[in-house]
Amino acid sequence: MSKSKRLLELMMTVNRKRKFTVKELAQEFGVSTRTMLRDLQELSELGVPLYSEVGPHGGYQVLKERILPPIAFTEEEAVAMFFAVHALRHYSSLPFESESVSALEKFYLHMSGDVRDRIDQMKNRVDFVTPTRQRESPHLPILLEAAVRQKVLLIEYESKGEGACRHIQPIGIYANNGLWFCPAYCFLRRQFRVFRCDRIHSAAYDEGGTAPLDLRHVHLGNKESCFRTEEGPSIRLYAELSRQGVQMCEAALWLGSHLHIREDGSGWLEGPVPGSDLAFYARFFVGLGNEATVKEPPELIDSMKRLFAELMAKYE
Amino acid sequence: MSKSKRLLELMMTVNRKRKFTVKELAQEFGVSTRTMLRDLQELSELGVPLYSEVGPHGGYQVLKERILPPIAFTEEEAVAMFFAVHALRHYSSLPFESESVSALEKFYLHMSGDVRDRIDQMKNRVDFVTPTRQRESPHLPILLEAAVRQKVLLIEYESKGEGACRHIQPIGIYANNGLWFCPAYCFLRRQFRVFRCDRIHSAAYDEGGTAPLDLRHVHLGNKESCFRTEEGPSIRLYAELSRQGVQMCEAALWLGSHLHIREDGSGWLEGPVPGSDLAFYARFFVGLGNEATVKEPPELIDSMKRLFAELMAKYE
DNA sequence: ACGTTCATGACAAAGATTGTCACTATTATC
DNA sequence: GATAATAGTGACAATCTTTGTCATGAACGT
Repeated sequence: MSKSKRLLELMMTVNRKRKFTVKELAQEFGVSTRTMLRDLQELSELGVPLYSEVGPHGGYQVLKERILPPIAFTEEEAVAMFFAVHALRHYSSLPFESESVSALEKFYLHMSGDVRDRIDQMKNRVDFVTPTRQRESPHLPILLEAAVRQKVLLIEYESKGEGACRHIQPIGIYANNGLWFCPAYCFLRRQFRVFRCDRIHSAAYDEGGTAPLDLRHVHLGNKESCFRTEEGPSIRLYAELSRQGVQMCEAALWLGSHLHIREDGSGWLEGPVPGSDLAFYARFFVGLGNEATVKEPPELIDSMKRLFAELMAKYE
Repeated sequence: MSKSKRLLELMMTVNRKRKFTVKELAQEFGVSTRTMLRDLQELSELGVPLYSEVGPHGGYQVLKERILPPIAFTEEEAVAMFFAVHALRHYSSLPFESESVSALEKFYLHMSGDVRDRIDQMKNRVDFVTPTRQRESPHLPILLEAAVRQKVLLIEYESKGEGACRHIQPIGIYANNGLWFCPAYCFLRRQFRVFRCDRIHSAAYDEGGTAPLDLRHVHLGNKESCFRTEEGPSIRLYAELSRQGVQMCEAALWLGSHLHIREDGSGWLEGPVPGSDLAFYARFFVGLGNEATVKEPPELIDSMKRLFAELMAKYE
């Protein structure tokens, strides 16, 4: 094998094993230890952050920086990656230690000139917007780690304006619309609940010995099944929508599959909804004003009327 | 310079210049053409997709794939990049030809084992959610290109349920909450307008000769200044909010800086709003129900009362 | 027909690489 | 304190690679 190829393979090998001895690698590559030492030194000069310690149990180590071996990206791919990472700048809090910024700089600097030109041209013309929120979520890393390592946390949570301590076992974290959420098992309520991370005022591993549940199979992709159990009996909903009503409902994501659209742009809402949510739906349909006409269930219409009455009274 | 180093530099050089001749590079690197040929062949064997053509105006070319030279990323950076790109999967339409997916695969495959393990552990525990929309936006690439190249487009736009043709000059595109928007100058209205990309049914470069404006200085970062001109006279708004009202308003981003929060969790909305938007605000406050109490302006209260009356009539 | 360009082969000189050996230094462990 | 494991350095000759030069061919546009 030529030296150049050996060096490239070596680069990947040392990144795979984090720790190794000269002898070990020398045998693996079929060269003498002297040569391997020379190769390692050359790698070091090429920018791989190697660190060595002598003595028994010593050896070589790659420091936390790791070389990403040469990857063939198409221009489109590189550009897409750039903007994906660029979008992270909208988040005031991230579960990764805000190092994504430096990653982007490195990525950008290593791009060839014309890709860089292309990115520059597009920089202010494409964006993945996420609303920037004022409140920060400082505990994302520990929440994430607890989810990965199946640990119980003791958190201080602001709920309805009051603080309270709870034991929770996170199953993950996700960002939505600029806010971070943490679905978790709540040992207080004995239920799965979603917590807003910016309302978590403190978080620490529970030392009290609350036994963690085995939630390895529960993750963001299938958490819905755990939440579904709490729903009450469902009631059939039916409402007519004007064209503008359809557009307004399109923005409301939780309606999901209940929305049906006709050829002419108008549409209707139809489907089962949990009875416990009636108050919520009442408020929603009141907000739609004339663009929606609720036909069923009658309870919902009553609920809406009550709301009108209260509001009328308030503003008279 | 040693051969290994030369090869690495050569890798970057051929990526910078897309097209080059052997002689040219040989001179640049101070070696004979024979050596350069041998180097290029070796590069080819190492995976750089080189392609050559003989004859005058021939020469070497790098195919669209380009090698990203080795970059030193920290583990955190690599993970952050992964999840950033991973988040793009929520978009049913992208201005890049959906190649981001393959980029992610390559990236993932080239990671060293333990980073890959770390990603695997976190894969279902972290997410940047974007609501998936049913309607696609197939014209993103041409909108983006028109923005970059300062071209006028002729589009077919669905507005209030009806289709209509318009000449527009895009200043960029952005995704928000799963939908793509295109702020652009509209030659029909002689104003800057924001278009929803999934309502653009067709888009093509204008052949009619509408002269493009010089909008090079206008981009996503400063477009607000162009839109501001159309606002009507502004009216002072003031509304009291209960604790729950505050939380509901936090979700409404366009309120922005108008929202003020008290120690106890309740709060108030205060600030100038464009008079033309009164109908919109009326509907919004009706939707907040008892959690908000509008104090000013009286026009808004009137507007809300009218809305109540209409709705009462409808459901009686 | 000519010039440009890639492509390949041969070969000897120059240069880089390699293995071996001898030696030093550090440090954990017994 | 001895021992073994480990990195690190220097020297040197054998060997292998790399390099430049030259010759030759093939494709292709002008």
